[in-house]
Amino acid sequence: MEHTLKRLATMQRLQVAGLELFYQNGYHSTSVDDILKKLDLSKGAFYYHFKSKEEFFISIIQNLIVQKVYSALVQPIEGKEDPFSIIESSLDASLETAEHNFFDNGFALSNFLSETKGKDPEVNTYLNDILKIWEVALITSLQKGKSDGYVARHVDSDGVAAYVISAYIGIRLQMASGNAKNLRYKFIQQLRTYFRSLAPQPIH
Amino acid sequence: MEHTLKRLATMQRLQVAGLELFYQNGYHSTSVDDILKKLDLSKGAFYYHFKSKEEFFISIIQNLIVQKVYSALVQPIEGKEDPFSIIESSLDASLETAEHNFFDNGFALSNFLSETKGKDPEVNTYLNDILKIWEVALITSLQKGKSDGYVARHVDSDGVAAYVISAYIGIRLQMASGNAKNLRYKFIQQLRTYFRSLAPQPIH
DNA sequence: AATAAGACCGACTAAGTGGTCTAATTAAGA
DNA sequence: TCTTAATTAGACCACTTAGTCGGTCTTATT
Repeated sequence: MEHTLKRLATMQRLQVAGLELFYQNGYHSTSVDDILKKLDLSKGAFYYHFKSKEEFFISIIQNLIVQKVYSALVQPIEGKEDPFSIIESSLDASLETAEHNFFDNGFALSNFLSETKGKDPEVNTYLNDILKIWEVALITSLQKGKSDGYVARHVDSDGVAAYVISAYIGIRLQMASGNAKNLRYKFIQQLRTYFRSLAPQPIH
Repeated sequence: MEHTLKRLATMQRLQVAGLELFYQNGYHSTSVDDILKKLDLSKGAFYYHFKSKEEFFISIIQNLIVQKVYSALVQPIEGKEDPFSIIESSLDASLETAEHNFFDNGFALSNFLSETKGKDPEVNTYLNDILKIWEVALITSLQKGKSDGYVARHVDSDGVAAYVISAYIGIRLQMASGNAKNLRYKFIQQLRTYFRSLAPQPIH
């Protein structure tokens, strides 16, 4: 019982440290030893809890990344009305933590996606699943918004979702290379313009 | 004289093969030996022409990637009128080659940007410079569009450029993970909607 | 044909890599 | 306290990596 607790604690420490290093230096450029050195642990400890580096990475994706994306991008929009303003504020909040917390891991997702593209198809699948979850939440929200009169009927919800996701991935990637604050401001401004054009137009 | 020609030919072969493999498998996951095996060349040849793997990569960026971005995304919009339609068609054309030519290398840029983010800051700088070139071209085109009556006066050209770049980076990154055709269609549709809202509104 | 420089070969090194294994340590239950 | 199992240490293995270096081949010049 207590054993189990200790086990989980150690696993968690490894995962958190692993995510941080993977995010900073990339999955392939981070060695298992790098992670262990950071925590003053040994090879034995690592391979006692995880059976390979890849399985370890997948466990990080499923435990930490899923949760971060869900709590930052999915949950805030679920069931809410007025999709455009709620999506906008969830993205803005997410970008804000990214802006201030340099190693925030908030959207390590896009980095990992590009890194595991050709190689590691299994890992890539898990990452894409997370994107899918977000996409579905966006589409659902937009569809509901049509019934509630917040979104124009002619709007292609799938298209809007794909576009929002693309733009967000792109901005996060650019923010990683500096001048985050400025980019965030521009991004939100343009997103707002774009959304405004998708709202039902007043009759005139 | 003839020597120089042979030298350049070999260097070019190495760079082309290198870009293809780097793009497919990532920079860090591609070994110099992988590239050499593909061309039936030896270590000696490689290090005779390039003094390190990193310098080799930079030469690829400056010779091949710059040129591709320039010819696909910068040149088509330079000096033209009607920025929105010309930008749209340049992006669509670029996505089309990406869609049909699986290893098109067209925008390896975004992959490399994310891979060299934390590590390889020097390489990252060169990549960002290319983005800057594109950004400037977009902004210039939009500004000119205002004078010519294609773009509404109140539009923030910087913001639009940043947003377009973000969306394009994001879509390219997603296209790398499959169903490219569908994504391309959605992307262009939404881009058009967005652009429409930035055009001068007819008086009514 | 002789020479010299340009271009290339490939064995080798040193520093990692993921992963295994045995032994030591720690903690739990009797 | 003694035993047993959970956990960690760290030496070790086979393999890969970027980069070196003395030697060989090719080509142009004389």
